[in-house]
Amino acid sequence: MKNKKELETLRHSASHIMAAAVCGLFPEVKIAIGPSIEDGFYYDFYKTESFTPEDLPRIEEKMREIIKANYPFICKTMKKDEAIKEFKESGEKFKAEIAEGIEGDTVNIYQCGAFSDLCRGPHINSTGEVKFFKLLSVAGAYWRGDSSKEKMQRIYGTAFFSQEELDAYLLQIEEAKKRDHRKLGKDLDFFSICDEVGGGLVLWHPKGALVRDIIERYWKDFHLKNGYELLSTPHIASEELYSISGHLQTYSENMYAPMEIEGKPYRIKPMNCPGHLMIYKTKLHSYKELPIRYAELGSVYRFERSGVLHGLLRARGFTQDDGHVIVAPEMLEEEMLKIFNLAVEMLKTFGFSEYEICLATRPENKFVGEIASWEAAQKSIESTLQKTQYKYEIDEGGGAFYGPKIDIKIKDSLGRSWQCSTIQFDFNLPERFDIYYIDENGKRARPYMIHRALLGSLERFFGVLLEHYSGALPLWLSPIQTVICNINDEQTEYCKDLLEKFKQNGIRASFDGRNEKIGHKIREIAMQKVPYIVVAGNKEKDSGAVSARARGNKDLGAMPINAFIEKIKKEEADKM
RNA sequence: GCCGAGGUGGCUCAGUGGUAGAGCACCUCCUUGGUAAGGAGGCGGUCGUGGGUUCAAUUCCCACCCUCGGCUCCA
Repeated sequence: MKNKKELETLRHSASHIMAAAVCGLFPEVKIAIGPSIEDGFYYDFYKTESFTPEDLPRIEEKMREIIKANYPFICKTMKKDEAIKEFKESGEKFKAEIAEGIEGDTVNIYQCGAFSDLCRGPHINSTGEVKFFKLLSVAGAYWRGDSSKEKMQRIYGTAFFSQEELDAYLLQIEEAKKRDHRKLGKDLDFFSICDEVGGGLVLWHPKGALVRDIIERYWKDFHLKNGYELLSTPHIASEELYSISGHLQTYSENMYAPMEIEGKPYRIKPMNCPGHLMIYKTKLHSYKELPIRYAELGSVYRFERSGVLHGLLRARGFTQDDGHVIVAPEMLEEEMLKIFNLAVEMLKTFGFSEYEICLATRPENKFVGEIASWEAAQKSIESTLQKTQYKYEIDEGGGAFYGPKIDIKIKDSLGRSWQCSTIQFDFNLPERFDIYYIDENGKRARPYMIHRALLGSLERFFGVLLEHYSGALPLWLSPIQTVICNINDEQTEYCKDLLEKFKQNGIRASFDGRNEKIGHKIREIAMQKVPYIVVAGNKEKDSGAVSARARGNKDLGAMPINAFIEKIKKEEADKM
């Protein structure tokens, strides 16, 4: 197994080979940049006509020629001025612009065969080392990611050190497509999004709404057990509120237009925090009450540009599992640790045990509060993280303008990571809302405030859950835990009694009494990913038993009714 | 928002300058069958919307809307 650095070098070199192939096939293109990325590489080209997917095999073919020729990668150091002059003369204005931005007097040019490119390197020794690669897709992009600048054509590809790794990756892409939560949502009849309601606005069907309700109940119970108080705040609020919070000034491009009610402008809620702070402000608070922990499954609406909507993962209306903790400065560290542990406990319950944890610190320029307070807060967050067993990275300057934060990304069963939990420190709102508590000396003191979401949003989390489990939700989250099937009409009454018994024991069950062959019913129910199928024919009826079959074709054989009920109840209790 | 690809019955998708087809689903009938599709018949679409070209447009052209893949952004 080669290390990450070597893989990046391989992929980066593959992007050069691709650029060489493209320049060979399309002499009119100008080249821009071609980095390695998490799963492969890309290269941006300037070309008036778009590439089509049909171009990819031609480019791959050309790449194979270059690889076969086994050109060495030769690094030449040039005077920067000369390089810029050369790029300008050959019309490579993007390369010239990149060179101009490089510090120092010299730049490196890497050459392989007839193709040369401004590049920091490093590269592999020769093109022949790239053996296992595939071009994946074409896409539009912009020079420097700015849509007012030139439109580029981006080609994505990937490369590995072995055919096995490449095949595994391509298989994973296929598997990810099959697991797409939008497809699963439709196939399993969980939710839909329709034009008449509008993009990014989710309709929850009975089964999806039931799963959501199971999640919500667990979540509420979990928070009540852990010292939180549940709140509920309105979906619209006077603009005045968002003027106090500052959202009107800093967040208005994500807010929906105002509506006028009795001459006063109102807005749809984009954030829950202002409402929570208004609740805090309705009375005086003693230091003895702190920390005060408020939580709400708060639905918010944010304007997202149409191009970015993506099923449940990026919607316009969504429900945050929001919480705000008001804490005295000296309690901050302890409370941060508590929240972190809650997040991990909850994520584990849902079956996510691998995380990427990130501490995002003060942005370079735009921020509120004193630098000294930021540093103190960051220090306390870091000390919190050090007390946990988890590794974390520091995202320098990645914090919000109002405070540093911890983000927890979860890794799903395909190794993809998703941002869910976030714990954010806030220097801004306590000031803006002028919230305070009365300290030991009877004086007003400014508390700290922490925003936290453990799941992120119910919509996104549900989408991630669906993809993680490929729709086969654990029993405790399955909207239908078992379907009872009869063989023929002789067992209909017996099956109805079973259904009643299951329901009385809190099992989410249904009865498929259709006049269909058992194989047909099994097939349909199995495709709906129901955890258990119970078959009751005359054999079972006569012996007071059920024949059970677990998801994944596992025949459990016949067992007494109560044995089956106990089995389900145990799995439910263990959150399996 | 920008670039690209698409919008055909509830779903998945064929197809065509002469106003449409399959499979699944649905309905009816036959079938009562022991672990991933029993059989027959039937209902169902002004082919995303609005213009244009044409004797004739679902098909060609233009605009718009929406979806998808990206860019950017984000819970």
